[in-house]
Formats: sequence, C-alpha cells, structure tokens
Amino acid sequence: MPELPEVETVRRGLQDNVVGRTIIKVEVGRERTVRRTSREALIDGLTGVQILTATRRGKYLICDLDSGEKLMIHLRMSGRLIIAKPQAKRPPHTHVVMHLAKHKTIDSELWFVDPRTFGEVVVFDPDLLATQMPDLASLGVDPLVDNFTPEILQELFKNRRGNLKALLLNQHFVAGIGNIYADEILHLAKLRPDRLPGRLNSVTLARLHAAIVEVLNKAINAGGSTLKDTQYVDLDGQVGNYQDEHRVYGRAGLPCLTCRKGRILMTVVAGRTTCYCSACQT
DNA sequence: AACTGTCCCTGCAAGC
DNA sequence: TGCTTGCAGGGACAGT
Repeated sequence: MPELPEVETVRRGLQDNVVGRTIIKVEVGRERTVRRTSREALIDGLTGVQILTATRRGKYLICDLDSGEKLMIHLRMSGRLIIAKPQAKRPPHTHVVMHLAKHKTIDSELWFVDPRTFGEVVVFDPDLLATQMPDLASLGVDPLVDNFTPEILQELFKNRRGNLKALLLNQHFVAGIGNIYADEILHLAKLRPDRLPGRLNSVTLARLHAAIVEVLNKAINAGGSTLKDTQYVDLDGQVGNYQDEHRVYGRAGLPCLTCRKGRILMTVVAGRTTCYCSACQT
C-alpha cells in the first residue's frame, strides 16, 4: 500500500512528468474520488491551470497551481497515478484523467486509478486549509521533509499512552508511516510493537529515530514496496523492490533473518496485522 | 483529551 | 470446479 516511500516515488514521477505542464481538460468518472468537494469543483479548479510544484507531506501529495490554489492527491489503499500517452487505453477504475500540455500541445495524460476508491483528488484554497483540509492541517512531522531529530521524537512520545505501533501509525505525530513500515521500523529498532512509548529512554528513542530514517530512505531508494494485492506502481508503471528486503512484514512463521534465533510472530496490535520477531524485538 | 473500534470498498485467495 | 467468505488497509468518525 502506498506509504511514505511509495508516495515519495510517485512525487518524483510527478516532478519529472507533470510539473510545468498545463492541464487542458479534466475528466472525472466516479464522484466518490472527488467527494471532498465535487466533480464540478475539481474540473473548474484544474482546467487551464499550470502545475508549478510537486511536494509531499506524509502520504499527501500537494501541487502548487498557478491559480494560487493547490491540488491534493491521496492514494490511500489502492490509488495509483499513471502517466500515459494521449488516447491510450485506460485500465478499469480510472476515476480522474488530466490532459496535460507542454507548449500548448497535449502530450500526455495523468490518470488517477483506484479500485477500492478510498483515495481522493481535491483542489483547495490554501487560505481555507484549516477548515477544508483539517487532516492535512493537523498532520504531524514528516521524517524526511521536516526537521526530525531524536529530541523531537522524544518530545512527541512524552507522556503518551497506548502502544508504540499505534503511535507510529498515528499521522498526527509522525506522518507517512503505515502498517508495513511500522513493522519494519520496529524490527530494525529491536522494539516490540506493544511497548509503551512514554517509558522509552533517550538511547532507545535515538535507536527508533535512526530506524525510522533508515527504513524509509532505503525503501525510497528501492522504489517502494509492491505487494500482490494492491500492485503499487510508480508513474511509469514500474513496480517497487523493497518488498524483497522486508524482514518481518509478510514473513509470519518464518525464521528471523536478523538474529536467526527467533521466529516471526503474527498478532494484532492497534487493530492491524502485526509481525515481529519473538527473540530480537524486546 | 486521548485512545480504540468500526466502516468504507474491491480484488484476491483460501476453504468448503 | 465454483461459489462464498474473509482479509487487506488509511483515515474519518463514533464510541469509550
């Protein structure tokens, strides 16, 4: 599923293929994809507008538009952005199509494809961020684009209840980590997912901080993770390779690749399937 | 206030 | 073989 590394890979694709182009025409299939506003609002907000930037915070993609508004795209579970030639055959569940022009000639299409329809596409006025985009406004620190230090992590974790994994998954604290990378990060940090965040000392928190940065960066370098069910691909349709480096996710019952002593256990923590090593995560 | 559980939706795979 | 059922998961929202 698209988490920070996959969204970052898509962002880089937007940077290379979409920034600088003008949207000539917009088609919206399923209204659910534009549910935050409406079909008309998306078409009005994007038609004739030039895309100036492609940025990311957590799992949110944000583009500055020359109209002064911003485009937000969230892939959620199964969303994909695909760059295609004009008139190319669209896959099922293509809910938004943007016709892109360079020097006034349409040269490509950007497709938003999303079988499970959890994803969304919206144009918003940055002055109305707090009311129109409360989720984005209250997003926590992004480990790669914001200033993210062990001390900041320590401050965020101070006096927190609940368990460690739930806190990693909470986008209001650290933004961008989902179920797969939470498990991989906790494994690298050698911490059990049910540990209490408020009880971790500064040495342990420094280890967790380093694990967050290392896992996310390595996953980005591998182009993200592509799993069987969602078939995540980048803008050019390329699959990621980080799934081959997963050490716990999807490895329940298998021996731990790190310590070679424990087995990978599968439980439910924070309402999510959770995999961790019985021996080296404590 | 802060945390947990449920729901949304579709495709795939396991099991009868 | 062919159907049914369950599971996957990000984030909003309701409930505790």
